[in-house]
Amino acid sequence: MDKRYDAKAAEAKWYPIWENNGYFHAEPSEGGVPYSVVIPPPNVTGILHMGHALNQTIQDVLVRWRRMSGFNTLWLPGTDHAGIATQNVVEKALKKEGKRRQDLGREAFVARVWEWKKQYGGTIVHQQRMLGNSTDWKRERFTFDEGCSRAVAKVFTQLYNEGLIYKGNYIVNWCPRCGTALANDEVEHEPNHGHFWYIRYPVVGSAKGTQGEPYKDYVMVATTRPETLPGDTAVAVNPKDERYAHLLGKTVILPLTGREIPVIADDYVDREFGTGIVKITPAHDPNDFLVGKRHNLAEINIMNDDGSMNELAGAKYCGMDRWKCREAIVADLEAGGFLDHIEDLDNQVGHCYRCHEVVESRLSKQWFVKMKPLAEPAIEAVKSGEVRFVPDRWSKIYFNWMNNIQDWCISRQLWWGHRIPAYTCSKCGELIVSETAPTKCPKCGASSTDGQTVFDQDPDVLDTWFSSWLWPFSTMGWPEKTDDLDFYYPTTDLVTAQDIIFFWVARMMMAGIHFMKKPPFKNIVIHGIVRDAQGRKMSKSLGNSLDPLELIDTYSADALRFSLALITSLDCDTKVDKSKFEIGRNFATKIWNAARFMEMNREAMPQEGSGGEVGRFDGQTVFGQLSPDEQHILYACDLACRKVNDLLEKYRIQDGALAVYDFFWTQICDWFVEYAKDAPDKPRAFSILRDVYWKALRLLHPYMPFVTEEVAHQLGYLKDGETILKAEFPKGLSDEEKAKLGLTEEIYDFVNAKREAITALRALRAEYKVNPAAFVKVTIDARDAATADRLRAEEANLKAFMRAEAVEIVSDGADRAMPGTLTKLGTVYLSLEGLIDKAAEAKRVAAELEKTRGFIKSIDAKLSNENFVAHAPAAIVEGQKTKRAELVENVARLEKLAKLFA
RNA sequence: GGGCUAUUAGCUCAGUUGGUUAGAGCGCUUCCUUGACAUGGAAGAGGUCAGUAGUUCGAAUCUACUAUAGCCCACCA
Repeated sequence: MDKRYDAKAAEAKWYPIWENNGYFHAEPSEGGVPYSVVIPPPNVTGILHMGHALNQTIQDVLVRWRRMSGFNTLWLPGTDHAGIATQNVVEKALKKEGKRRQDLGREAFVARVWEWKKQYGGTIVHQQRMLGNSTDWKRERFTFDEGCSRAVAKVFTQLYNEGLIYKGNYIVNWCPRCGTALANDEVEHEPNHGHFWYIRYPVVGSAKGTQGEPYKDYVMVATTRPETLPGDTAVAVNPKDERYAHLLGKTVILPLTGREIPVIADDYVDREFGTGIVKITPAHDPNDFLVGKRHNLAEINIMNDDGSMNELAGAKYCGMDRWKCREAIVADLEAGGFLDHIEDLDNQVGHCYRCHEVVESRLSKQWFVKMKPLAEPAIEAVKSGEVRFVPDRWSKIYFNWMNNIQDWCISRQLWWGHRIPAYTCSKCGELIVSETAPTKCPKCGASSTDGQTVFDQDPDVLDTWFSSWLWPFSTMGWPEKTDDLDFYYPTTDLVTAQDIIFFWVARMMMAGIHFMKKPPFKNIVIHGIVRDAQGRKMSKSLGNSLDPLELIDTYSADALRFSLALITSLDCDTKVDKSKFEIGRNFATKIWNAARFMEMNREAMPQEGSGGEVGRFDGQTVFGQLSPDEQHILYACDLACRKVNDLLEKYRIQDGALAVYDFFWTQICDWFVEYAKDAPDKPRAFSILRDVYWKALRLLHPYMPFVTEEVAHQLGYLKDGETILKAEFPKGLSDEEKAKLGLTEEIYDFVNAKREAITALRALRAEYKVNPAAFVKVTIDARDAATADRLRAEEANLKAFMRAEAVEIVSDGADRAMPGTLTKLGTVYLSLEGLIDKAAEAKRVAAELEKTRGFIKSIDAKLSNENFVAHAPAAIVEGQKTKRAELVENVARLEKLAKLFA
């Protein structure tokens, strides 16, 4: 084996082998227990970021673990066509050529986007391979591919026929830059330092004023959006507001237009806010729209698609950009004497989640999905426990949103996306919703084939999420009946970040239940967002993003995955900075070096046919009674296997990583490898080392797939053509196996206590500045003769670990004029032959005495408390008593020592 | 305005049904280049668990309030 682990070479080598040999491929026909996951499809325009890296590391850990555990495991990959995002990307490219999409025309533009997708759309799926994702690439899907498109058309048609899709003239959020409607949750509200303009609306019938004041009586209206003034069709006051009661029924003059508009009363108006008088612009404000509906007001849409003003805004403003128009209107109001004053105001302004343009509320004709009927069973599924959120607290947020759900605006004025399957008969005007283009009008009977009529398809496309919400079943072949759907639906786990619970998770729940009659997954695993070291969201504009590909280049994919797993917690966001990834890289190095150690000691391995009875390790049979250290490592290995399985079962990816890390590094490398170097029976020790190392490799594989595969082959655990991916994930040993090997908690504790003695001796060496290379004389005063005998059997081991020329083991409890440290196994003395710093030692002993006495005091307080004895469980009380006895014994020893050093 | 979450060592976080005098990694200090590994080894310092009041025999853990931070939802014109 090379001195250094070449991660790049290993990662480049293994991925294609895995993929090309179909190790990731899942087949329903192979039967067994299904475990399935669909990937949250990244945008086809996307490039891999830390969020993907975290999300997919979690999924791959779960998937590889399940696969190795014998489940028929499917992880289904794919990408999202990402309507607005993709269209924007291609439009930008066109702009560089000096063209707009309109110059190409719809068909050519869409063709161009497909062309773009073909050329660049594979970027992210190649980057996902760099991460090591074990996704079944043979099933890769795209939300806009033929099958998904068929599912979309079918779903739209069905919902329409069920009366759950309707078309209407409503206020929607409109992005002037993208030129499309947005759903409510696609609008991001951000704080804004703006102004509040106070405008006087003259009351009709009041007397003329002096110069510059055409009217004496005004109503004072405060607005943040003066440019919408030409669209006003009323001013409103609260019906209970006595200040303005006299105005009801009157009309006021809309400044700059001269139009008369009524003063109306509506509960919506807050008496306390502003002046208590609101201008009502039904076509440009969602609340005003509702007020307008209640009062039968006209709706005057004064804006064009691109955010410029139209002719209804008045000849002067027509064609002006909305911001220019704001300036112009404010100037004109001032010139006309209508502007009273301006105040600063902090409010919230909506921005497009895609391009960040300020969103306009605007009246337009759009398609909507009625959500309430779909939401109810989706709420029930989580309430009943059929579907579970991990961590559970997200269910509260889910309920909160689902209970207040609003209809979903699904039409988008884009060209890239699923065209709405709605057609209008040019002859009779009938609206026909149909999965495929109609040829005959169901109303007037006119046929398109003989030219009697033409069926015009709705120009709009559907919201991207309208295809994503079908992802768990459209990707498995729905609406066809398929084996995949039969076997893998519903999926087992859905793993995603918190930010798309509403966009995606909630809607998948609704679609799954409505169309498949079963929720699309059993567990919804929600993880946090990756943030920078200061806790800020990673973003391009802040320049604080870490590039996973760069990290893979520097530290390796295994390092990236392991470090992310180790530092991430499902309960909160993950803060990362570059240095964190050293953990994973260092760990890979450690694994490699431990492997090299075994490789270099190949001759120490038991030879074929050496035969034996006690235990079987990796097919090699060994002789003889296992030593305590050997039993300890086997016991620790068993604990680790159980722990990792248990933790992964609970989605505690981080704790699982820590458990493997600790077992590998502390138990195997720090202790057992050192033991093996001087083991009494080297073939047996190495045989055991080989066994636990192989188990550790498999425990680690879900986290670090590449280095584990590479090492497994280097060490000959696997032959060519085999893969660790399909190796069995270690479970715990059976009670029978444990009994046969003599693996007991007692022996485990004994070795831990022995290690404590070794550590204590090392501490003494460090404290007294003994040359690390020097061999010392050690005396251990065990508590009793039996323990002394036991320790004597460990003499060689103690000598090696303590770097001692002699280890004397006694149980006489005699005072020794040497520095000593108390451990569970008694007192460890280091012979310094006169070099003792009595004062320092006395101080140390005094400190320990004080600590121990304090401990005893706190236990006494408990034991003398009648309530404690009466209420606490017996085991706890007994434990306290045992502990106390030990402490008392220690105090006696310490007091003796203190006398010696006095 | 409503909801959720967090506050434990210098930093990032564990601490899952309340029960030894609170743990890990990184960082820091001291020592060590002995053939697996300096991307390493050994030892060590460092915390009155945000605050207050309660419940309890017993609280980092449960309750209330307070402070601070963050997130989500919501139409304050």
